[in-house]
Amino acid sequence: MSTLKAVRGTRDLLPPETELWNFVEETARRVFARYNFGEIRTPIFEDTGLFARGVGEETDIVSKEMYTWEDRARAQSEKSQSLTLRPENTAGVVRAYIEHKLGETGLLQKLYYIGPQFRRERPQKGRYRQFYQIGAEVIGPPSAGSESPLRDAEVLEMLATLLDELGIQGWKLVINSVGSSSDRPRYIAALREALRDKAPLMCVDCQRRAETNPLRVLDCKVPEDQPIIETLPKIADYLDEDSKAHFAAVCAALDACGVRYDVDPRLVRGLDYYTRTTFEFTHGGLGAQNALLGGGRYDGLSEALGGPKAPGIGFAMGEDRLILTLQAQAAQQSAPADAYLAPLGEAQNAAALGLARELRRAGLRIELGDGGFRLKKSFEIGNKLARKIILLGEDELKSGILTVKDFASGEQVKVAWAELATALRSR
RNA sequence: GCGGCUAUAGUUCAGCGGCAGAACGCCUGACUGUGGCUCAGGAUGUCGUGGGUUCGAUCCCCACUAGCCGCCCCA
Repeated sequence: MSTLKAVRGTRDLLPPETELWNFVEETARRVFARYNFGEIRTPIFEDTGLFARGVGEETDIVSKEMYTWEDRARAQSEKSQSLTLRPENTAGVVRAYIEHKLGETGLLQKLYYIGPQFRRERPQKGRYRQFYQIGAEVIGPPSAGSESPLRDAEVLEMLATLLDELGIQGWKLVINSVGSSSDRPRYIAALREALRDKAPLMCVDCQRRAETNPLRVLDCKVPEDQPIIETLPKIADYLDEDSKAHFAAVCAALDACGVRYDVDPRLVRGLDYYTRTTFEFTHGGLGAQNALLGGGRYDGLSEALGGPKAPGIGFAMGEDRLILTLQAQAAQQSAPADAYLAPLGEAQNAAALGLARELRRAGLRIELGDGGFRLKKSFEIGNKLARKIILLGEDELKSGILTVKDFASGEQVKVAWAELATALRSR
């Protein structure tokens, strides 16, 4: 087979679907702007070390899902460098924060990004190797208030607004606290301890998780395991006073602004850098891939990357899945053009292009036909693509009076050339 | 990375070890300056790729590739 195809896990986005993508991205930009976020665009590839240190060496993302290659040295003096297509964008944003010394502004940095990310996973519906994320980060020095639970609540409230404005119905917000960077290891140790006795009674996956990633045991969906999971230590009991107060304040702020949520003590996130608040917005109807977006606080990430203390909170939204959800909710239809301009006879083609130019410059969406088409064909195509059809034949060209027919009503009128744009605008 | 299901026309899908099918869509005409409705006619194609079994394979077998579902993991 010699025909070329998009490589596995990648795909082309075509009209009219791309209209939906633009709608989602425009809506996100509009909402983010109201919260005074600015856009950041980081490179699509970075030094491999950034992800190893930022995301976590032992995570699946880093250990087996990255597109990594050795960028060859081109000169004796140049060293080769391991590069990686970004599997997520938070590490890149924090790298940029450090590199440009944004902390020195003393202000909170509120940055959003929209763009492709890459993970070498088994493709599935809503899960691709090149996928798109919309995300944002609030990060800054502690003096700027970056640790405040108000920031957590504000981000969550913004997301609730965004999903509403996107028209997503029936989303759910689940939140939890995984504690500070010292709480977490203490809790994991306690969990391992408890699992030494309990794990053998559980499903095979849990027996494995107990060894490799004990937090994931909490996520197990096997019904028989649920009673056992209930008996395991709860993260809430291992939070220090600061973390407890922080989480309570986040909840209180959400209550105050009327954003509904569920606390799920079993919500744990996979990436190493998360501390304290973690959250997920889910939606039914996505099958096992039910998370629309997820995120959390990462108070130690900047320092882990060699930067200054810069606590932050952020999220990443899976745009592919969001689009799926929107498509399931409403059949999309592409907006028709304002008019289909049909030259009658090839002799009228040149004049038609001139007229189309005028109308387009007046802001109208015009589909230009071809004088080589039979009139019947022009009508058929016009009816598919536009609200109205404009006939430009020999007579019209001579008289300057054009024929315009409305497809919906069937009404046909004569319109002077100069008044055409106005006539088309009023429907 | 693992397991399962699937792959036939532009699309959605039937089908059968012996000439490749339907619906929708598309093209042509009835209707040389009027669409939708109707009618008549037409073309749809490497039956995913490669190999094997067979007189003969789109069909059976194997491998590969891709999609989907689940797992792992995660947005």
